[in-house]
Amino acid sequence: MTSRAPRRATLEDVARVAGVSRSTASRVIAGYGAASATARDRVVAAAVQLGYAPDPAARALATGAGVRLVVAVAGATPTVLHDPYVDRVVRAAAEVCARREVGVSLEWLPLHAPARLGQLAEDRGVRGVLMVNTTERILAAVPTALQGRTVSIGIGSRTVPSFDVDNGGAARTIIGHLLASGRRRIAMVTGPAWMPCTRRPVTAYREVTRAAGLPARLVPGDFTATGGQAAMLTILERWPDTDAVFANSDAMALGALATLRRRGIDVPGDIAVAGFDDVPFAALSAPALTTASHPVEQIATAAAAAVLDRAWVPPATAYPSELILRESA
Amino acid sequence: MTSRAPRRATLEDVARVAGVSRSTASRVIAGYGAASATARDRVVAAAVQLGYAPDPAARALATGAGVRLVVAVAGATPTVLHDPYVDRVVRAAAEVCARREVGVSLEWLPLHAPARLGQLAEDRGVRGVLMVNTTERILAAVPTALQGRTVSIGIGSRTVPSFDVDNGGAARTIIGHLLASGRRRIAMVTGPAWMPCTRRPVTAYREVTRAAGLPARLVPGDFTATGGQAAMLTILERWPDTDAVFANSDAMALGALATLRRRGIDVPGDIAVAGFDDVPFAALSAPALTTASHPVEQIATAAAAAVLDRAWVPPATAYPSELILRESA
DNA sequence: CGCACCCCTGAGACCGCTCTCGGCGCAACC
DNA sequence: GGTTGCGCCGAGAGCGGTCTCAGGGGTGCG
Repeated sequence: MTSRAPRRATLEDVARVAGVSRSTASRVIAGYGAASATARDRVVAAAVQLGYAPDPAARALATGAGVRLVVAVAGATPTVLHDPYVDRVVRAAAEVCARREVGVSLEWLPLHAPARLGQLAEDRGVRGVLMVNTTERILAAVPTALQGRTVSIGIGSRTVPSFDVDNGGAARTIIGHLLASGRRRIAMVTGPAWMPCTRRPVTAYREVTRAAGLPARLVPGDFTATGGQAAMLTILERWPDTDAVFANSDAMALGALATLRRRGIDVPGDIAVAGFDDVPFAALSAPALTTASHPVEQIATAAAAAVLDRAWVPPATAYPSELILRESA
Repeated sequence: MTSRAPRRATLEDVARVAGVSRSTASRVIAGYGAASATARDRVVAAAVQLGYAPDPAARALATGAGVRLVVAVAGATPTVLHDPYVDRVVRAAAEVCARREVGVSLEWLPLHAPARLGQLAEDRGVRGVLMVNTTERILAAVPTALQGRTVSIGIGSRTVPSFDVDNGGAARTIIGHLLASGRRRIAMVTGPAWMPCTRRPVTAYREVTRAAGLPARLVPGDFTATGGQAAMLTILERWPDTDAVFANSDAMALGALATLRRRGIDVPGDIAVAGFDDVPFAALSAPALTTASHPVEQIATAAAAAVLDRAWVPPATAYPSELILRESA
C-alpha cells in the first residue's frame, strides 16, 4: 500500500464517498438547489468524514465572486493608512473575513482620483469594498459594478450603506457635560474640514453653544496628537479666557493636554479637556481623559459582514457612543 | 453596435489580440517559459491595450498557491488579537499583500493546540503564514506542508525564519542609560513568562545589573497598561527604595507612570521610568516617556514579503532599535 | 545534402467548483 | 390508464488560468 501524498479531499471525493454525483454534492454543500434528505445526509456525512472544505479559489473562479475584501481609506496622501483608527477597522474586518475564507487588503483611495474605484470594480479579485473616511464626491464615483458590495464607515449614500458612530450625539453629550459643569467659554478642536465626519460634531457644537448663548470657537485639527498640540496653542493665543476644550479625537485631546501641561495650566482647574474615541491611553494620561466611547470594532465588524453576506442593511446605521467621565473634565 | 457588458479582459482575449496562443500569452505574462522577443512585445502590448490583469483566483486554482496570507497570533486566549502590536503587523502585511493581489486574514493560534496549524496547512486558501508571538513548542509543530511558506515575527526555528527587533540590545541600551544617569536600584517589568520575546530583555537586564553589582528586581507584566499599573504597585511594595523602572513595553510604562502619579511620586525625580516600543502617545505622557523604538512595520513588511515571494531569507534577522530620550528617564 | 538539435509555439489536459439543462421516477389528476 | 407536473438527480459546460507535450522551422555540423 503506497501512501501517496495526502491530497486534500475535493468535492469529487465527497461525491464518490456519498455515492452521489458531484452536482448533488455541490448543491448540498453550497446549499443552492434542492436535495433529498437522504442525499443531504450522505453528503454531509462524507464531507465530515473526509474533512472536506471547499477551495475558496475554485469557488471564486466559478461564481465570479472575488476572493478578498478591500478596505479603502480615502485621503489626500497615503499616510492616511497610518492611523490607529484604520488599524482597528482592518483588524475587525480581517477577523470577520477569516471565518469566511476571505482575505483583506488595504488601499489608499486618493481623494481626487476616484479612478481607482473603477479599477477595483474591474478587479476580479475583489469581493467587496469597505470605504473609510470617504467623501460625497468619492461616494458618488462608486461604479455600478461595485454597488451592492460596497459599504462605508462614515457617511453613506443612496447606493452605499453607511455604518457610523453617532458622533453628533456624542458631541452633544460631551458639550452638554461641559456646560453642566459650569464651563462657558468652550472651544472645539475639529477634524480636517474635508472629512465629512467632522460635520456632525461641529454642527452639534454650534447648536448647543448657540442655544446657550455662547460664541463658537472652532479650530481645525488633523486627528493627530501633534495637531492637537498646535490647535491648543492657537486656542490659547486667540481666546485666552477659554475654560474648556472639546477635541474631536482622543489623540488631539492628549496633544492639547501636553500643551497645557507644558504651559503650566491646570486641567481641569483652569481648563477642562474632553476627547472622543476612548483609546486605551485615555485612561492613563495626566489627568485621565474624559471622553466618549467609539465602538469601531463593532462598527467595522458589522460593515464587513454586510458586504460579505450581501445582506440587506439599513442605509445608515448610527452606533451609540457613551460618555466616559474621568478627571480632565 | 450592441454594447454588451464590458467583460473584463481574459488571457484568451490578450492572446487573440496579440495573435498568439493562450499558452504563449501565459508564458510571457507569468514569465516561466521561453518566448521570442516579437511574441513578448505583441503580448505585452495587447495586455496593456486591454488593461489585462490576471485573475488571482484562477491563477491560485491552477498553481495550487493559496489566495491569502494568514497572520497567526499565538496566545492563551483569543484576546491576544486585540493588541495594538498585532494591529501594526496586520496593517503592514495587508499593505504588502495588496500589491500582490493577496488578502490577509487574522487568526488566533491557541497556545496549546497546534492542531490549528495542521488545518492551515491543508487549507488550499492559505498562501503562507506569518506567526506572531510564537513559542518553541508551536514552532516545532509547524507541519512540513507549511515549511518554506511560514515566517515568524519573534523567535524562529530551523524551519521557520525569524524577523524580530533586537530587543536584547534595546534593553541593554536602556538599562545602560539608567545606570549612566546614576540609578542603582533598577526594577524591570517584563512580559508574560510564556512569551519568548521576554527572554532576551530579561537576560540583558540580568547581565547588565549583575555586572554593575546590583540585585535583580523582576516583576512580570502582560504588556498592557493595567498590567503596568499593577506591576508598579508590586514594585513599590516589595522594593520601596527603587529609583528606576524599565518596563518592556510603553503600554506598561505608561501604566506605571499613572500609578506613580497617583501616588504622588515624582518622575524622574524620585523614580525614572523607561519603556519600549515608542508608541505615539509615549511623547505625550506626563512626563514624556523615554523609550526605545520598535520598527514593527518594517519588520512585518519584510516578513510578509518573504513569505509571499518565497525568497530565501536569513534564518534570523534582528532589526535595530534606537534609544529615544525624553523626560521620564 | 542529410541529420540532429534547439528554440519557439499551439493544442489541450487540468485545477476544483458552480450551475444550467434535460431526464427520470413518482404522485396526482382527469 | 394516460397525461401532466413536480421533485430530484446526473451530465457536462464553463470560470481563467498553468503547464506538459508534441511538433515545426531554423541552424550547425558531418
